[in-house]
Amino acid sequence: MVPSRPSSKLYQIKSKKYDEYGARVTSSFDKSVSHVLIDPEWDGSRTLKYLHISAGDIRPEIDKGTIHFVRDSWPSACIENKQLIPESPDYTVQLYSPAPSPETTPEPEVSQKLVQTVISPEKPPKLKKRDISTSSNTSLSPEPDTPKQTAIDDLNPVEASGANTSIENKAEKKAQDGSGNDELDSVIQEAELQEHAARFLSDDEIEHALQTQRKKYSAPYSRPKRTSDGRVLKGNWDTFLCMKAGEDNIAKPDGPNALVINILSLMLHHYEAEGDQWRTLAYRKAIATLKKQTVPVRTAAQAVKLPGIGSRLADKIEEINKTGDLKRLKYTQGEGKFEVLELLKRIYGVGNKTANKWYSEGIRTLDDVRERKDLTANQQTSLDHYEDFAERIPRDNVTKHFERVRDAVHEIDPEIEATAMGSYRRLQPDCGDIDIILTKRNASRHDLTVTLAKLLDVLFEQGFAKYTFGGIEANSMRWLGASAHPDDGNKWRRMDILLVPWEERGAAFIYYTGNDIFNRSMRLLAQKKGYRLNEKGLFLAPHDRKSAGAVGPLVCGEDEEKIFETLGVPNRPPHKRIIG
DNA sequence: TCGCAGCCAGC
DNA sequence: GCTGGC
DNA sequence: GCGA
Ligand SMILES: O=c1ccn([C@H]2C[C@H](O)[C@@H](COP(=O)(O)OP(=O)(O)OP(=O)(O)O)O2)c(=O)[nH]1
Ligand SMILES: [Mg+2]
Repeated sequence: MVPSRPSSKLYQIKSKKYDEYGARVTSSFDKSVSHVLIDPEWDGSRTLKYLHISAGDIRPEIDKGTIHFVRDSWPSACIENKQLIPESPDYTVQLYSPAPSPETTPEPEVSQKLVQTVISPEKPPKLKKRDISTSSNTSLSPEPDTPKQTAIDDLNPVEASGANTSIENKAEKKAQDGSGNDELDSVIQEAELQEHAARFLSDDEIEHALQTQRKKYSAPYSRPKRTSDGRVLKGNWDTFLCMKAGEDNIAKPDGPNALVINILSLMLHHYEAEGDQWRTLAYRKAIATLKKQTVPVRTAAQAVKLPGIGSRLADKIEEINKTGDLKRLKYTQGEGKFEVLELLKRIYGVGNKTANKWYSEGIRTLDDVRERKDLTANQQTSLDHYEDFAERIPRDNVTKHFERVRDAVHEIDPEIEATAMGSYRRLQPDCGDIDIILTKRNASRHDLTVTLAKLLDVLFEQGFAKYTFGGIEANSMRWLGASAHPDDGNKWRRMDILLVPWEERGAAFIYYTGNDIFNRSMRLLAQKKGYRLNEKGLFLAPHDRKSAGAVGPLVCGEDEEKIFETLGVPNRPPHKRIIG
């Protein structure tokens, strides 16, 4: 397994599973190895370095194809499909880049000669420079260039809800229950245990090597011209999603590109489950672009012109239009897996990792989950009210919840300003949850937290507030919980209350209005222009960049309009900020 | 070749 | 650091 | 996977 991180819980689970299927996970790399299972974030080149493949002795085996380099999702996919999946771009990892792309130069002796033996094209995923690990992070979504919308044309004072999106990273795999053993055995069985980890580089060594290389080979890439305070004045900002007005979304039932969208969505699901966050991101962007089209995109030539669609996706689009299908899809996940994952991920506290892990352990239904004894309190609660939480809330019912909170807080302090945010502010017809901002002129953060604590006391007392998911009541500036309103059938709904210092309300409103994709686009734009945008304000980018906390001087925090203006983004009404 | 939003919480 | 969430 |  590459990388080999025996200390990681995920690693332990995976290797145990492989073991159950008759494979042996080794801690060293030599001729006895039959398969190398590679993390989705790693590419072939990095894998070779990691394995110290310059040791010429195993080269012949690689050449002969007796050692297979595959994605770590391959074993579970084989089991799912109840067959050995042959070399396929979905699972085979290219060790060297094909001619056109030199890749990071391999060691002297391992060079491009082996390239041609590789079958086809899944280009290796990129790795981020600092992060290496076997697993990765959180959730993401698409970004700039491809908007789309959902239209809601009506204007009402307050309301609406929308959709949200989230993406994740990798996943684990393996098999679930019995079936499929023999097949897998037959391939994997020969892998042998070797004893100790001789050949692995430490992360630091790898990183060092990569850096050295980058220095040597990376192109000079011209940094954008900056003013003395670091801002960037020139660039093509029009390609950012947040720049485009939200027109009405045409991709409703089945737009002109429905088939392509559906099939690319399957690819997206595949990569999402596999944990390839950046490909997932790219697919999302491309799909969002396609959804906006009013006419069919038939040829690759047409497609490449669209933002977020490059040559590879363009070819796929053409193939789909010609054949009605995509070869690449043949060996992707088994039927029904995604539905199960979606089911599980609706449980609060269950993300891609956990869902995949459970799936691999045979979990298929909520009842299966209920039998588990390792659920966190949040998971248990959201499971207990699964149906309620899964349902979107009609906006009028959101109004009920909101007014209840607003009125209660006004009993405590009439000067508090309460606003319903999120999809409600975007005027969507239904909402996933109730998002509320509480702010007050001249109030300190402490004042606000005190008020929130009192508010929650009252709401729990009344039986309106039901549960706290997070946001410690103590002095947190946020509360994530559940509420139930009689006019909403007493269904349990998720509620998110944000306390906002008066001076930060402009940035907070932008953040909390969303949608998430709009935010990411706008934050990316800010970054490209030399700023950093977060929920507290627009700042000049910190000189030392990176580091979460560090920010430069505040440019603006309290004025939503000024932030838009500074960034050169049209300040659209909330319902025009629905992207993707 | 490199980044892809930027934070926060719990473990 | 990993995972999950907004 | 895309774009700079
Ligand atoms: O990853 C995220 C998630 C959310 N947000 C912001 C935008 C979003 O509009 C707001 C509220 O989050 P929520 O998850 O409630 O999304 P929503 O837009 O309100 O949609 P939904 O109807 O699903 O609640 O927080 C982000 O910036 N990034
Ligand atoms: Mg919401």
